[in-house]
Amino acid sequence: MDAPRFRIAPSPTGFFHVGGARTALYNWALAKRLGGTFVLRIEDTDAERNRSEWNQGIIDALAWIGIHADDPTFEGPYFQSQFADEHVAAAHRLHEAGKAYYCDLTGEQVQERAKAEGVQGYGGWSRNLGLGPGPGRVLRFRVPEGQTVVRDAVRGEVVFDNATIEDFVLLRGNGSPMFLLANVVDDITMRITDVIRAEEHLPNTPKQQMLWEALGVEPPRWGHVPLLVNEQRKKISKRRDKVALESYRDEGYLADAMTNYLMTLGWSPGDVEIVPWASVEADFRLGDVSHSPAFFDLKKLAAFNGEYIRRLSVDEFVVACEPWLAQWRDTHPDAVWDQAVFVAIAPHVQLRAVTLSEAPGVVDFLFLPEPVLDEASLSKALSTEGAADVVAQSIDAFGACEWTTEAIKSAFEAVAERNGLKLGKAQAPVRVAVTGRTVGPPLFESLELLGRDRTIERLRALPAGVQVR
RNA sequence: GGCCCCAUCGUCUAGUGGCCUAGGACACCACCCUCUCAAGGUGGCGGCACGGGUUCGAAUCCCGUUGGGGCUGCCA
Repeated sequence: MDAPRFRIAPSPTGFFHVGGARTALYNWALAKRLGGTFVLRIEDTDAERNRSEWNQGIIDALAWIGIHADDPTFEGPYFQSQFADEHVAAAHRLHEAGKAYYCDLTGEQVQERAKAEGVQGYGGWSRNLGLGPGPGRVLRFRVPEGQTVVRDAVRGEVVFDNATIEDFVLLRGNGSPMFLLANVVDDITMRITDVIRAEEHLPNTPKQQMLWEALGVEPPRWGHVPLLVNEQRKKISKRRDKVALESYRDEGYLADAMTNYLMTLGWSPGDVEIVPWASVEADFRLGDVSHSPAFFDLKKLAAFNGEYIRRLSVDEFVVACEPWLAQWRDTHPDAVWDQAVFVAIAPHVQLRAVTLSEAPGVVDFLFLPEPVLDEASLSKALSTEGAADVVAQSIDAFGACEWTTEAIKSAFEAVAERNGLKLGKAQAPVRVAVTGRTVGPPLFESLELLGRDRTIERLRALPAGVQVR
């Protein structure tokens, strides 16, 4: 048997859809394991939108999830409009063979007539008129009698009664090819053997299969994978849902976490769901894919991402954070960056991060001349019993102790005890004064990194701006 | 409306006639740990849509009902 050829056929929408990403991953895993080919064909009959510069985003997005254009398994990208002549030629062959016919009814006329005769859609009125081509005339496919059986690798056999399928349009009145035809002709031209795509295409599959057969080619193996839906259980859409793969990349989701999560939507890797791509590639089977729609759950994605972040080495984590740190530096010219300080605090950030983009926001106080004080948490932390005393005494204690995490901690423990407070309670006002927030990385490590002078300076600066009881 | 698909905890899933008193993960709750927040640990809550069959036995097979979704363009 020849090596299988898979394909994905995204349309150029300006971003790459997460649903498309999952389908791409399914195709990629199969192509890899089977030693086949993964073909990327960007589909729009509009030549303008088929320009490569419009679609670099798709290439980049695929590369992000591990599908690299320079991999030998990868072929393309192709652009549908490159093959426009072939689409038209195929349509003409169908006409010559009597498998398609011209129709001079406009869309409006079809609607009127259907209404008048009480039928659904196009009634095949021009079927036997023997019309030739002409301006405004569309070429329609002559749907044969009988049944069309789609053999689907995910769902088994799906039977369609051809009587329920109307004679669909192949060529528009202006002679340009319709998507359905272009799609089939391209698949044939590119010798595609396996069409794995989302379930929304299942109802159109019998039409395509009939086209393959009419064109004298054996149809491909089909596989329709379940839809990705939102909390309303509707197909995720650009309008209402965050569907751009790029937006997740930009927010600091790890590609490995994203690919792993996407694969689990409709498929289960086995006992553990956090698995390396190599095992996905080895284990993924279309026959194991679920039949029902899957909810794209941000919370679970976040959990996957946190897990993947924690599995990074500290060095890897630091490198991974860099784009967001660089962006933060650019927007905070008054900050004095110290890479060694970030590296030192990084393990604590890593343990807490859900996405990489959060990193700057939790370490900013170490590099800014002054912490960004949140008024609400400030007044809350300082209004507690003994807060003012704790702050005042800390200034003295910190001025006298050795400047290591351990020494700072013991010095502060003494202050807390003197005020009859638990450490957790006592640290709150100091934390807010120094970091600007009530939550963040461990306090004493942070203070050590900040330095004695700046710590004391921030504690002293406190009472001036706020009401301290 | 017509055609098609689907139906296990809130969510993603395991389950392919007896291993099911239905397993795991996320979320949620509680407790432990703890300098905040996390992370980690332990435990808990929670499901086979319904009704008929078939069978010694059904989450698993069949039929129906209900519910959800998709498709139904001279869009892609």
